[in-house]
Amino acid sequence: MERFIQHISNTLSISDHHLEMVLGKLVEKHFAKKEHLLYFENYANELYFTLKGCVRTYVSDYNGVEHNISFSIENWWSGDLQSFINRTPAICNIQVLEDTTVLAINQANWDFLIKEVPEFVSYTRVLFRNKMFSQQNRIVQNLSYTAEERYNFFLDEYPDVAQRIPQKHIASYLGITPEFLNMIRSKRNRIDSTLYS
Amino acid sequence: MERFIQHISNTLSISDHHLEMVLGKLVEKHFAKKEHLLYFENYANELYFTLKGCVRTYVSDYNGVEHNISFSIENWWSGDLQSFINRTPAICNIQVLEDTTVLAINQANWDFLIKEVPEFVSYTRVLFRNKMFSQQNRIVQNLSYTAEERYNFFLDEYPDVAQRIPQKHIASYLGITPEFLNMIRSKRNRIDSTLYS
DNA sequence: CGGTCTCTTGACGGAGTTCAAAGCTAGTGG
DNA sequence: CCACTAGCTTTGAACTCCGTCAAGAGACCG
Repeated sequence: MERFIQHISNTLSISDHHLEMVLGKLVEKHFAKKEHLLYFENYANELYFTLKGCVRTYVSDYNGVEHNISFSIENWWSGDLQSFINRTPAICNIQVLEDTTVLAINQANWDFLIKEVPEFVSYTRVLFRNKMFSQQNRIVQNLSYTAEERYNFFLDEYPDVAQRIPQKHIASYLGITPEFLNMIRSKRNRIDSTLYS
Repeated sequence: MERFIQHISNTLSISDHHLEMVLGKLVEKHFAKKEHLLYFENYANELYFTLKGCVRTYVSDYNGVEHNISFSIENWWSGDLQSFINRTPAICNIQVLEDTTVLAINQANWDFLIKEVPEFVSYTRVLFRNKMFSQQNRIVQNLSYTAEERYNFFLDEYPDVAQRIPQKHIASYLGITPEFLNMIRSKRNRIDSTLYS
């Protein structure tokens, strides 16, 4: 909880009273490694702020192949926004990759905060905006760069994520197979080691 | 102008007085085919609502290859949001593919409307949200489907765009070369014609 | 008409996939 | 605390999808 207070205070200034209102609507929940927070075609009733642990959001294609859309570690939100906001069946699955603690907010509480707490409106506007920008950047990257370049960008941008999740999930996020990611990595290692010889 | 009134009224209900305020901040502008509305690294001072014509937003990669991010025909907004909102140099180029009429709004007017017209806040929230959703869907599609499938989706989703822009721009949007898109198309045609024989 | 831009076609090359097998690692139960 | 298993990583060969290059054919301007 302390972590979330820190986080929202860093984003914008909020009155103590309003902060209390927000905190009152968040519920701490625990999930064991591999548990699902949401399954495809269910309704997303909650969004989640990660306090400790790691969450992945993914879709399954018509061949049953999973594609990771995003990861959220500490201080990041996750959830199927499209389902949550439009009240439509989820297109995403959401799963925990480690034992994880989140703050959950349900739709009723969300709507309440949007109505009653102007800072919450600003806060979510910033969140959505940043999400939109990062999504556009990802689209551009997918169009402009090779898998190897995208992998390097990923390591630069999310070093703390890259260190704690299995390679196969990174591959899936990048849109390549684990085997090919491995080829990229072993090529990097060969080059790296020649730097020391 | 009539077209924009229609459009915003379809999205939400807005008081006549507030609608007048919005309209008063929009400036009609004309661009000849191939003209640029924005160049990379300039500052995006305006966003554009297309009244008539067709606008493409694209980036150039480090090899000078252009990648189309989006097209906007009648009733769609275009502009480099990231540059416009954060006051940072543009990462996109924006160009007109036909003789085009737009409604332009600059930053001062935008800020004014956000402050003074609550319906405008709601309107832009819906716009951004939908943009976010469509971007996420595009990311998912790029991860999950082959070029051929993506082309079929594009034809289904944007038939009116597909009909009026050059093939090479569609190829660029899909992340493939014009040559390969042509291969897909000629394969379709071969199959289509066998249906009649 | 002449020139530029776009579309088409084909041969070749490279990036990334598939499949299969083996080696690792980590969790689990006894 | 060890043994076992399941899942992850590594490797390699064959293959596919898609890119590159080059050259010709239309199509759209002035």
